[in-house]
Amino acid sequence: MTEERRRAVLHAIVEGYVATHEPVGSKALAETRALGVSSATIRNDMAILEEEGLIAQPYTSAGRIPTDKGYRSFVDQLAAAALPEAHRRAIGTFLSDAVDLNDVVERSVRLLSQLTRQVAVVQYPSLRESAVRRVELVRMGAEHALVVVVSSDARVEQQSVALGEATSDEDFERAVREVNATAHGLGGARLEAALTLWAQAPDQVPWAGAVADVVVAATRGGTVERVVFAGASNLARAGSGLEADTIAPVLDALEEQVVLLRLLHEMAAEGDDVSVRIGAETHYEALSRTSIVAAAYGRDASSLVGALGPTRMDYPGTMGAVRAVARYLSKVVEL
Amino acid sequence: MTEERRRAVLHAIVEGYVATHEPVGSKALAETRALGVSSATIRNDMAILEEEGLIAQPYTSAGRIPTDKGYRSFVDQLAAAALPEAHRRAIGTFLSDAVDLNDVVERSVRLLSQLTRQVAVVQYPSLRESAVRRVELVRMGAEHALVVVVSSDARVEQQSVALGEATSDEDFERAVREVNATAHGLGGARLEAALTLWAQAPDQVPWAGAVADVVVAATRGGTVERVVFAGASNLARAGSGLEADTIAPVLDALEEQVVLLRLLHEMAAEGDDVSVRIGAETHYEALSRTSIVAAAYGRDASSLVGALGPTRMDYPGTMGAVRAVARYLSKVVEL
DNA sequence: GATTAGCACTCAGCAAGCCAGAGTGCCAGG
DNA sequence: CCTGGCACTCTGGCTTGCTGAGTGCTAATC
Repeated sequence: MTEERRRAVLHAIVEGYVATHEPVGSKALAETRALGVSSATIRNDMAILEEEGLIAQPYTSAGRIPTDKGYRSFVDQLAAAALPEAHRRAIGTFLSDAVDLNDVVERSVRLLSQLTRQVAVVQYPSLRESAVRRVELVRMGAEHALVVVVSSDARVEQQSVALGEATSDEDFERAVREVNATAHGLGGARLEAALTLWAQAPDQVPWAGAVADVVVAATRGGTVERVVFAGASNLARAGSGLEADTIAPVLDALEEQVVLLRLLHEMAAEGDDVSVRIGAETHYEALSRTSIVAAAYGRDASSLVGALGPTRMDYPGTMGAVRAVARYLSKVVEL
Repeated sequence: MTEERRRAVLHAIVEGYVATHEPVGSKALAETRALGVSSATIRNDMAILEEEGLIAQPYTSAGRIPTDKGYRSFVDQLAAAALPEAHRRAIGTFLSDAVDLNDVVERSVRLLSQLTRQVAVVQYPSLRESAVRRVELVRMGAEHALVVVVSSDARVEQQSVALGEATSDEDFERAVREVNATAHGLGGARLEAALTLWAQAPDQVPWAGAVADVVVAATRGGTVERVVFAGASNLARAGSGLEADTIAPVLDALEEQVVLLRLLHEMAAEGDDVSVRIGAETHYEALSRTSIVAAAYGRDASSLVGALGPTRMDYPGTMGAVRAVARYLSKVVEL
């Protein structure tokens, strides 16, 4: 079964390189790994693996390191790694006493970054369409008001609207009463219809339409387009294998969100349990030296958690941790 | 005025080192700077400056670089630098169409990081004690409820409380009605007294005390202990002058908040217009290679904006930008 | 046909040695 | 108090030579 041994060699190279961050040679492999063959045989295998583009030499007569394609092959063949019991417990205790959605997300991202020793990212969970519970309008200065919408699934959204011309206190109070009477308990198309009607009523305040828009938007479902991250220092920590000038673009991508969001969308579309992008597979220059491991969670598995680190990362461990956190998040978020 | 020239020499050394990131020698100084004296004289001055601990040689017979103390002396003698007109305009346009408090803070921190090319930090503004406008309770699962408090100054706070034993829908609705009736329009000590009374009423739901606490906390004034940052990639960008292993601890400090908050508190206490901590003056190991420039803003100047970067930073420029953003923020937040 | 042993070859990394240039400290004279 | 001059020091860059790890190939062996 020479084919099978070649896989084993690739496997060993990946693990060796991940562990030491140094090119691994045939001799060392023959000695430390119980492959049962001599270094010469391994050299032959290596030559073939190199032809297939799975490994490469950083320079002539150095050991081999895996290419992106090599990692890919390794990952595809990977059986899920069991999560250490200690980690499993940590997830439970760490997340169980979260106080609201923000808190859950915040804790998750911290936890995941600690478990994986990578940068963790969590996309805000998607939201069910909900009904209006209460609308508050609060004056801010002469020309603006803040619209606060509390919806039935305990979300709170706020946004300011311009009042345009001066509005009397009576009109203002009347608008608050009316919009609550109109919207209370409604959601979706019926809410929209009712509010449109209300806004068009004769003698209505001129900013009623703007308020209606905010209320409708606040109860709409869908994914909030936002990710939070934690553990950025893991990128810079010694032995991350990333040079100082590679990490700046990565930090930019994390802060800018948009690149990251697009990538997460793509990965979500793949629909695997845990999905992995390796190096250039991310299709973003800034991330071409990093890999990202992500798993979906929540209603319809529509949001993502992930870990991002150097291509030379511990894939089995990271995938295990990401999967576990995703599962836990699903439980918490779906109730 | 030999004393005065020595100041000028220090000044020149700081500027030279900031610009080139290389030790600056007496000859180069005599040639490029119009100091009107020869390099030998400058050498004598340098010897004295070195004795005073203001400059140092990285190794024998290299040029000099400023010490923390040298930067300090430089900064203390600094006249405020005028802010480029383009920047001034940018602040106006960039911040003017912010939509709510979060948005203001978010935009400010981005803007400041761009202006200074450093990591910008903004502490959330302090809040006036406010009155209750509306309290909402939303059931979440069987055992928890979310308390949402909208206060008169348009703040919205939310927190979940445990219900303990099962509560009937009637009791729940009654509690909502009562708490609103009790708390509406009240703030401070009177609010606290009223709610305490309400929570202790006979036949009251067991979680009334918890709700009361949340409501009181939500309207209390004071500074929200939270900072946001942006521009972390500036730390890693080429030429920042920070090594890869110095930046990891800095990123940690930024994410952990607590170190940063303590430092900002200390700086706020100094009460200067713009306050600067240089290198070891931060008293934190993690930040010993960085400086932080901060200015207070908002009511009672109780919150801070700042920029954090390598000790070798452009102090005049950074101080100008920080001051300008702080002023603008004050305007926006105080209305 | 697959595996192994042996051998010649390549090349990074390190140490040593050398040189040039920048910078210094000090001294004597203006 | 300033300046010119001089001897001295040290880094950084360059070359050179060596060692050891690792390779590819071929011929012999299972």
